[in-house]
Amino acid sequence: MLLDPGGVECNGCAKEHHMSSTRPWSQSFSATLSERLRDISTNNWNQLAGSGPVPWKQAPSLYNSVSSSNLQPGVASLVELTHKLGKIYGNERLPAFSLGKKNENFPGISNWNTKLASQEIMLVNGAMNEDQPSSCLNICQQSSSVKEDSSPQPFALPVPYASPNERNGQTGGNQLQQTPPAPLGKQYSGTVHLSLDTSGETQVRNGRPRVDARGRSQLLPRYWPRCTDQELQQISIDSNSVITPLFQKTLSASDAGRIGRLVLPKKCAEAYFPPISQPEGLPLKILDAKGKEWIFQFRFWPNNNSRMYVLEGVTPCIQSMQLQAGDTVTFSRLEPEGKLVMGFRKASTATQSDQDNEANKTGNVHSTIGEVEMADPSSWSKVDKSGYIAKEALGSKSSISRKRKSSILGSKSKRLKIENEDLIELKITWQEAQGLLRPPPDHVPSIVVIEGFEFEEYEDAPVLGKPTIFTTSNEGEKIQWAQCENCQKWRKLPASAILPSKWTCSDNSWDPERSSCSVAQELTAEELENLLPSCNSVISKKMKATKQETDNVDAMEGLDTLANLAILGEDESLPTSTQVTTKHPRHRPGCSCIVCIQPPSGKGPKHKQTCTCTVCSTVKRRFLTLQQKREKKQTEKAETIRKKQQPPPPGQSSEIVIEDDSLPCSNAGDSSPNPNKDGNGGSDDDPNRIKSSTLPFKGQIDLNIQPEREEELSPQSDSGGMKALLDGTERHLRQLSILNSGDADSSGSQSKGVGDETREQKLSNGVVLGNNSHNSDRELVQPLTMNV
DNA sequence: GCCCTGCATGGTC
DNA sequence: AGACCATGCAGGG
Repeated sequence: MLLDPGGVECNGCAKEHHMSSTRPWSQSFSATLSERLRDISTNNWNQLAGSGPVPWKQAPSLYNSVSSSNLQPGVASLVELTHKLGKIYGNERLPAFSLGKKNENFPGISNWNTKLASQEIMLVNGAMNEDQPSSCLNICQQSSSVKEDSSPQPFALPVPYASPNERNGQTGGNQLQQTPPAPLGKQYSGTVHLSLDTSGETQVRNGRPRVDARGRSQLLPRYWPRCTDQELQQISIDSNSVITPLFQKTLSASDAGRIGRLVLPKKCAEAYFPPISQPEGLPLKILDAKGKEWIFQFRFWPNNNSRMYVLEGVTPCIQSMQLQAGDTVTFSRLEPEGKLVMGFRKASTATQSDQDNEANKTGNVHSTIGEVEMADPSSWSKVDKSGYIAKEALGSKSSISRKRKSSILGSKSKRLKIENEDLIELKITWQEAQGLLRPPPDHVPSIVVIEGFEFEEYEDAPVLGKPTIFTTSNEGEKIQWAQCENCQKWRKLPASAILPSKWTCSDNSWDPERSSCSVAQELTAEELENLLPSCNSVISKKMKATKQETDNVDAMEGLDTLANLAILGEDESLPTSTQVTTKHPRHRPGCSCIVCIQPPSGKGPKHKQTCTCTVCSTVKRRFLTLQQKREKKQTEKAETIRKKQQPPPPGQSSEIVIEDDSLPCSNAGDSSPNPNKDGNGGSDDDPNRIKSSTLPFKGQIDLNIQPEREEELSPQSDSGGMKALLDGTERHLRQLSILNSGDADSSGSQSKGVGDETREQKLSNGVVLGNNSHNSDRELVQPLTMNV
């Protein structure tokens, strides 16, 4: 056992020290601070730093015990300590906000601040800074001098210490007031780890400070915890604790592989995990909600004059959670217990809301509660090679066995996986997404010509509008109906009206008499009932008339991203202009999307009815799927609209999930669509089995997608999805442009020409291939209602 | 020959 | 250009 003050202690002695020390840290810190300091500064240091199993996460309780009654401000050693702290302040990170500010915001945690002369000092982590080759302390302090450091510090958000009422409203990262990267703010709001050695210099490892000030404030967005999982919230509620999302990590192939090493983001590891100075690191004890206790070895490798942090021995845990590459593990912390909560999200069809719902139904959770504390060496020694130990520690909670639906992502698709993760947060058809999109105000599209086709381009992101219903009055006037978000009454509006996503009667500037929720609805219940089916029937008729089905399923992946991004764009923390572009994606050489592999219309060999090429078989299979789903949808839509038309409540926009059974795209996220369900008897592995005779109709298909997307997430597929996304955006904007011109049926516009041309790529097998998704423009004039 | 460990490499941001 | 990190791979058991 390497000792911070230097030298080594034999393993047996170290264990003995630990075993003989029955006092929890909170109790040990019941000794006066002076005593503790003496302990720390003298020969007992090894017990603090060298014995290993120090529950560093119990820092709050340690501090409480110190601050409540045991501080002896007059102790000389303590004064010296504070002076040293003052010296090193210039080198180390300062607490992000002042004591005064903290108290103002969090009166309930005033005991976290203990004035000590001019500074507040808090001992944490049991002085477990292994980094220090000489006597050193991990000291968390709040200093009045810190007030100078009042610059905006995103990490200063005191999320974990919000009041219970505030916490109750937390359903996601944003509700947690986590303007990313807020999670780290927890670290600063409560504690600041200072390394203090006898020279007063900050500890340097691998040639540089262990944690530089900027590093903590620049956690990459990919590691921002997207939300506090519902199950974690449940844990929080159950334990009367505050859940503090720390960071998340999308599992790479290596992470999820058999090697059992989970690479930790450096900044996250250094910010939230115990400091380690030796590559061997520390064993961390972890408990999960099912009662299992896990121990991982938290360690690092020197790497390029830096460090690479890993958790070793994670394979059993990963397997237990049935996690695979592309899934996400989230690290949160329960306060004040200091327990680490390790939740997870599946990357595939099981969206967060899905899991939330399921968790709510069953009361079960898919989380791991981790006590980030040094594992007992004695128990650690009993751990098997993998570093795994399982004990029933929390009482058994059965967990839901959710079969993973997604495939393992390619090893090179790390960043794409992250985007895929974003994709699954919203299930919506592209038609529905189109119905919600609005062009940015006061934006005139520019016309570009791509491969002979003209496209309108918008530089800025579209915005989400409210789903409405378009009808024609008896006088032939085009009107639209919008439902108030508050009173659910339907109001008649001009067809040209573009509504925000959250629209209420008070926003009804077109009809002042009905600009209040108290005013009766213009429509009778019967009329309304007729209105809704009529909307559907209009669409149905159009579709029948043209016999052109649009493949919702395939474009969904991209468009749900669009919608998702647009929704996220409403979040102040995510500027929309940088999230979404309506630029038409130029297909690049080497692109393998279905458009690029398909010869342009009129060129190349024609496909025969019996053609079983990838394109044709995919087209056929999707049409079958779509047809079935559309039939189902149409029969349910009227009722569904009435029941579920309410827009999502504020603050939950990022977790919108459309019920699968109400959408024609419910299989889109299923990595293994049932071929039998499609009625074609084929399989995804061999789509060529599909016989052309099983395709009884012509249709219009968005080919600007990646057919493999359904079966396997891949970089190419993602690319295809994004193409569909962007194409869909553009199409809708163009459509809206027509709408705004006041003549949706105009045939003289450029857009119309584009649509006519692009939708007429016909295969000889009878399938009309709508290039670049520029089809069904007319249908899109009627935004579809989104069921939320 | 397999597995584990630790380091190196190279892609990405 | 530098940092980060996913992953390859050499060497040892």
